[in-house]
Amino acid sequence: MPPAVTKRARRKAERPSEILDAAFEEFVLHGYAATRLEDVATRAGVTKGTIYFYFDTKERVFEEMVRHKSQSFLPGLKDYALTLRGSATERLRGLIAFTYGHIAENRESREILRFLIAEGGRFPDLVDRHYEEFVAPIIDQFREVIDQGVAAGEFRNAPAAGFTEIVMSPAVLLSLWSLLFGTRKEVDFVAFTEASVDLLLRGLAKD
Amino acid sequence: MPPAVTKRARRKAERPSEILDAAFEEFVLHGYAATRLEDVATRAGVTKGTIYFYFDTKERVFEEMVRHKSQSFLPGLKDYALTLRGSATERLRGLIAFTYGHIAENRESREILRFLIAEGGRFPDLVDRHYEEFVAPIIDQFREVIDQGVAAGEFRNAPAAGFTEIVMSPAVLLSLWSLLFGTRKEVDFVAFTEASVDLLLRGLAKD
Amino acid sequence: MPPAVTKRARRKAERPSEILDAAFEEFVLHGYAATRLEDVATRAGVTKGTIYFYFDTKERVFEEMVRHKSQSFLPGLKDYALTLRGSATERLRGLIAFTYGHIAENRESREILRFLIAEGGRFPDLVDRHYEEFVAPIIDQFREVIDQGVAAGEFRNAPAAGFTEIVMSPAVLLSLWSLLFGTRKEVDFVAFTEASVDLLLRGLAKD
Amino acid sequence: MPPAVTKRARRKAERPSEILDAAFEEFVLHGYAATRLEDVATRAGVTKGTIYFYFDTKERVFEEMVRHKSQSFLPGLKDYALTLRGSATERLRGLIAFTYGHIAENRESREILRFLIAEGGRFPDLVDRHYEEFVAPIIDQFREVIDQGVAAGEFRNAPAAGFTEIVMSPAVLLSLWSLLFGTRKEVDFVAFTEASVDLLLRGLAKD
DNA sequence: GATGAATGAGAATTCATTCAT
DNA sequence: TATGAATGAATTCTCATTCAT
Repeated sequence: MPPAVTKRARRKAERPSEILDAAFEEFVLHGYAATRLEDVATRAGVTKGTIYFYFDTKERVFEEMVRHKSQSFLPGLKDYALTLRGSATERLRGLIAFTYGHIAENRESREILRFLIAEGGRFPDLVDRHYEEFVAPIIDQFREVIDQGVAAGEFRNAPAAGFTEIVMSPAVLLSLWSLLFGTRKEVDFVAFTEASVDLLLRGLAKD
Repeated sequence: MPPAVTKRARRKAERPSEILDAAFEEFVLHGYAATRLEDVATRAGVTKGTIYFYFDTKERVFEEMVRHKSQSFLPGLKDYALTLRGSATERLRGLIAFTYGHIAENRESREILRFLIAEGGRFPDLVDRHYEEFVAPIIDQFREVIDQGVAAGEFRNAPAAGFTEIVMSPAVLLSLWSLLFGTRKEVDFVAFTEASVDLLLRGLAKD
Repeated sequence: MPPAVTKRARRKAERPSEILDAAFEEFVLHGYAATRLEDVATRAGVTKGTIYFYFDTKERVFEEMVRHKSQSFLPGLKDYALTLRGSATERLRGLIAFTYGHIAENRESREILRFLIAEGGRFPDLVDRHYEEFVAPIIDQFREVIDQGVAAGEFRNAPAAGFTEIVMSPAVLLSLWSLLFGTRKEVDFVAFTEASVDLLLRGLAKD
Repeated sequence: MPPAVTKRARRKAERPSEILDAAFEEFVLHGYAATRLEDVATRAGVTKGTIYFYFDTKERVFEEMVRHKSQSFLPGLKDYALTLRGSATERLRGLIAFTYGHIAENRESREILRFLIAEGGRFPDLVDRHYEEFVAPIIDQFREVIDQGVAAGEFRNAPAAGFTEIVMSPAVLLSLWSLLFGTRKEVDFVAFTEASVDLLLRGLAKD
């Protein structure tokens, strides 16, 4: 018989992630340097000492938090990509819709971007790891579809095919826009995405 | 005889801008919170007290620094726009080349963007002012050319014409790329710009 | 077995009052503004940080210190008043002796007066609270005895009966004298009190 | 012909006293330590440097200010005393009325008292000088009249005759009251003085 | 495991004082 | 005489980190 997982034990197992969730909120609110671990602890419902039981330093808390919050996108993308059917154009359109939705509208994703930009100088490893685990796979996914489209004669062999990042740039812009202006300057996300897709597909199209 | 500008007076007049230049470098190096005004002072060749003679608080130093460093682009853009000749396509190409060069390659411009992303929550007025004085005029400049191209029948009336920001998004991506990876992942700026221009102009072109 | 009060716990419970005692001495020595919390800490045998663990600001330390040091007189007065016997004259004499002894000779009481005079502008609430908790009850105590004396026909209904504060004024003068001249100009406290009592009682006496 | 005193020269001669007047107001407002010489300068319509031209240090400014503001009472008292006529009782009553009016109601006199209490520890010479020049002469004036009253058989040889300060104590109390409570607890000055005089004269009277 | 009292290095800010002009 | 830019010592307050319980 497996040992009963008591509530206490369960909570214990969840502590680190509760702390990281709380840390995320506080770091979002105040930035890395201005965040007090004391506030993180309070928000997580523990005390300062407990944080130090799980994490060595404030830097470590920050790093782990970024990792913790970065893990949600990738699996979803891969699964989604497998469901794509139809022409390269249709598949690219699907990919864009999915990715834009995540990059531009997902709050956590957006704030992680802010952290990386703001504190990247202090945490270069974090940035590089993020690139490997998050950015590169997305780019690869796009590149694959585009290459297939070129091979299939749907897309012209545009120079942009060698800079797949360009395809993601409107989403990044949207994300930045949101980081900068919050709710002060709202953008019509759907219309913006539509316009971007239209421009990109026309730009890639043969003829 | 013109009144002799004494060495002391000359230095005095330059002090604030010397301090702001030093502040820029320190803020780039360490970020807002981790920058010590003492280091700014040392870099500027003065003492802490002198900074406080010219600026009330560290926040003020930061704000003034951002303003100080933001003033270089606009006049150049307007002047350049006046020299543009040829078709809307040619003019748009020129505008993109000029703007991308500034946004993506100019170090100060790029670091200002980092400051706004990182500290925008603390300085929303700064962000909004930056939008008014810096972002909006650029967008307007692009919109004007695109509208003319549409009116002249060179460009189709793409939905992207209503979201001129999209045209700038590859430049913003480049800028961010540089902020994130510094010299660790270099991008061929010229080729990237070429690819973007190609994609955009094809995307906008009639037919 | 009673729960052992550990050394640590005991010390912890006493910390705030140890800090306030130390603060009192330092504030007496240098005044509010010129007192360094660092010195208070050293005197209390702790470090700066500890003070801030218990008190938010220097102002708070000052306020709490005044409260802490103001609490000793009142209970004694009430108890003492209950032991008074004899004619109103005798009881008034007893009250005066007791009160003068406290106001004029008690060092803490005297220095609190100095603090209130010196820093009252910055801490009006402190002054008002002191009045309610300290001054008013004393005045009431005197008023009661005087009124009884008037009712009993021992005292004439002098206008001073309506300004009981007058009865305390020699004690306040003594207190001030001590604050101003310290040991440089000693006053014979007993003789002074005797003279005051003599003057007051003669002034109040019927006929 | 005497040299015309130009406005500039006249102003120059008045500078130190203008500075001391301004210093008085600032010291009243903030206390010694919290007063900024910069604010004194602004109030006096000069700059910081000018203050240092006339006074060596902030301490000197404070000391000179106290002297400057202490000089107004004495001559008036002596002149007034010379006009007193009638019985010792009448003369004492007159003296009390005059002195109380000054001590208790004169703002400058009252604030000087506050300065001496608050900063006496730092400026003992100032306190002693104030005693010699201000307090002692007043006491002497009272003692003279009281002694004359005793000699003339109007007053009994009360022990209080040896502590003339007692006679001034109600005035000091009033002054302190005002320092502590400002306008928050007003006292009927005339009635209070009447009650004090009544009590004192009855206390001193023969029979 | 968890707590929270205690530490102490560190940073922003203030302001009396100086001195070149 | 007067100015005001510049200095730098001093002080409050913060907070990551430690560790006895």
